[in-house]
Amino acid sequence: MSKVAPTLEDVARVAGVSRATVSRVVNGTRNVDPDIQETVRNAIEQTGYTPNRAARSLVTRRTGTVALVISGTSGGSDVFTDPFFGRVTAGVVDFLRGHSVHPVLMLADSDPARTEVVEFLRQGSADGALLVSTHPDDPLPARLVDAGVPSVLYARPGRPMPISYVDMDHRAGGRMAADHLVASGRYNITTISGPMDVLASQDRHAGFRDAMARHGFPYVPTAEGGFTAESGAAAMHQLLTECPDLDAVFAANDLMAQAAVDVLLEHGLRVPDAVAVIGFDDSAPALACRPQLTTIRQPVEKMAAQMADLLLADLEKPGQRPRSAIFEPELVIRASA
Amino acid sequence: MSKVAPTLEDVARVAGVSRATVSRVVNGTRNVDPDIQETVRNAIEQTGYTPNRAARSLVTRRTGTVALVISGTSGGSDVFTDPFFGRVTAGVVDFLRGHSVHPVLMLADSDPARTEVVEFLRQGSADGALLVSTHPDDPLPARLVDAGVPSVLYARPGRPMPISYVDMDHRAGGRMAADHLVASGRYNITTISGPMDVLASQDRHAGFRDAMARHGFPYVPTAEGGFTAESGAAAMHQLLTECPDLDAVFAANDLMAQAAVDVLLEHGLRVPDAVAVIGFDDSAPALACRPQLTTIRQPVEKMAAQMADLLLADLEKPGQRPRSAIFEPELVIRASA
DNA sequence: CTTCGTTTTTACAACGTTGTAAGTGCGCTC
DNA sequence: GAGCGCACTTACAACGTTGTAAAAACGAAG
Repeated sequence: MSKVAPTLEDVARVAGVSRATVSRVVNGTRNVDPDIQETVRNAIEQTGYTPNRAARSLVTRRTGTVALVISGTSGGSDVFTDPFFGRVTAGVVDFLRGHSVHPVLMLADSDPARTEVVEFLRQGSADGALLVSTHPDDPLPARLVDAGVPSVLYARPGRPMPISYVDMDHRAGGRMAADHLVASGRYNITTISGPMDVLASQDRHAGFRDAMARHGFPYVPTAEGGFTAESGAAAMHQLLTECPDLDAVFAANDLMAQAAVDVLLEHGLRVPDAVAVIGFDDSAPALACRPQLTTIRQPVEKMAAQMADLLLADLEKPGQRPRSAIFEPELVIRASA
Repeated sequence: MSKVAPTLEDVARVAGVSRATVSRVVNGTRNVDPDIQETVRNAIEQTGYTPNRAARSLVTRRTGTVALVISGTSGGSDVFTDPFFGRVTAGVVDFLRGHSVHPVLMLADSDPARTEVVEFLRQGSADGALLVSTHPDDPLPARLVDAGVPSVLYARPGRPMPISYVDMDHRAGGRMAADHLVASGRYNITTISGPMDVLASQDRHAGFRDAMARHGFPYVPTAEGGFTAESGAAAMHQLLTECPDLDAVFAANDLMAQAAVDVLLEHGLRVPDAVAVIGFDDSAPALACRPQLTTIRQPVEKMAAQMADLLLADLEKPGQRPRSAIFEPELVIRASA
């Protein structure tokens, strides 16, 4: 049972000055006599005063809070076991904490949930939105733009719209994988793609296939996965059936790559001796996997931080033109390829 | 550039009624003439009105937000790659979303950060706190209690204090592991404990050792780990040196168990043929590991949901006595033991 | 046709802050 | 010593909502 929170009024009474003076001391301290400042500070100390956030927000129209929205995922709440989202969260939290801004976590995996997100922001419960939207036909980005909510996307929007975003050159990543496999002398190269209704998957795949074609491999056996371990295992089985003499696999993320390795080993195929495997992302599973995965690094934490940075910049001076930041992937060579 | 948000006043003008009436329609709709209700609803629709959260909070003293605080971790922000925290987050988010309450994510890994958390809550930026505090000497729980902030802990507090919490019977979990290993005929049983300054680690270890003693094994070779893969690998190496003929390892979490398996395999020791390995938690790595881990399941998501439930109950009717909920572990038998 | 209850609506005072305009004191100039 | 800036402080009106007390509308009863 806490004592009622002290207010500016209370502090002012104790210090023997007016509310406005106390307010000026609490915020930017301009034009306040040093002696009085001292007195007021003591009074604040003594009363244990803390400014009330709601009252402050009401007049400043700022909350010091942004929404971190995971949108367009089908799967519900097991998103948080996916290392990707953990990394996004880490990057965002890490950046924001230096700016005394706090993220509110929201899942927008259904239409009512999306409406709730829009409402939340229109109510002014948060100053802006950081949106991790995987599916190009996700209506949320457009709805946020329409509502005039300052927002930044992770990954470019499905259709062009005036909104800032960070992204990576996924095609370049796919290309790197192809180059590396070809350079290491593989001939029967296959790939496990991500879900084809995700832009990043399309890009990784396109980059990979283009580079393969340039290397003289016009056709690449492909199985579509869903970015999960199970789907990766299933895809690997499928590839082994269709193409028993394969000697390399490029998987569109590490989770699937790891599952692929397991399936290969079960079939008595040694990695990388018999089959080279290359993953994507360079997240925890890449290191946990035996052999450790050669993979294409996506600097997720940096990108997430940049996303937060763009949003804060927009909040700082509103109405700027949308900005984008594209990051480069990096080939990380370990044991699997 | 969004048009200025419409206010109650605007809606009232359009509907030709007073603010208060509109307010009553928006909230609990008692004592409003159905015809007028209809008119007001249309006006709301037409103006695109959304209640302002700050103004509402100011008078109701509720924000519809709770803080989800990860406290006492040394490691900074790679917490989010630990499957445990992902599962906590998933459980919390999943429960809260059904109650239109949103979690604000906060890291309290330093003293200033802890102060910021307390300030945040005292400011009324959130209605209460969900605290995942691992170290028993973490000052945050006591500070929150002192500040009169409604809070619920994941894991019992280091020292008794009037605060609600959820926890698991970690001793029972340790016991189960011991029983299983002994029952399957192992003789040279060893263990990789969690960090000993964490209560859960102490309990798991104590339960394990007690049960071992009861089975006639008074001494169990032990190496202390830090719940990370690296520390697990190091601990496994240490055990192998001290005790080369070991035939079983109980690791205090799955991450370390997985690393232990890898080290064993590198040493040419087959799992479970030569050495049985049993983990703890039943999180993603347990399934990703080859062989899949036999482990002690901790129902993290359920516990996290319960934690949120307790907090919401306390917010609903404040001033109730603290409550606790203790969950039972479960032995999950897979391939590793 | 008045009077009384009931139901519905309205006006108004909070809630705790910020920002602005008006005030107070004080030292300076002429 | 009156007038004038300057530095600082104060009183007051927002901000958009909720809740309460007072007022209005409307039947029903006397």
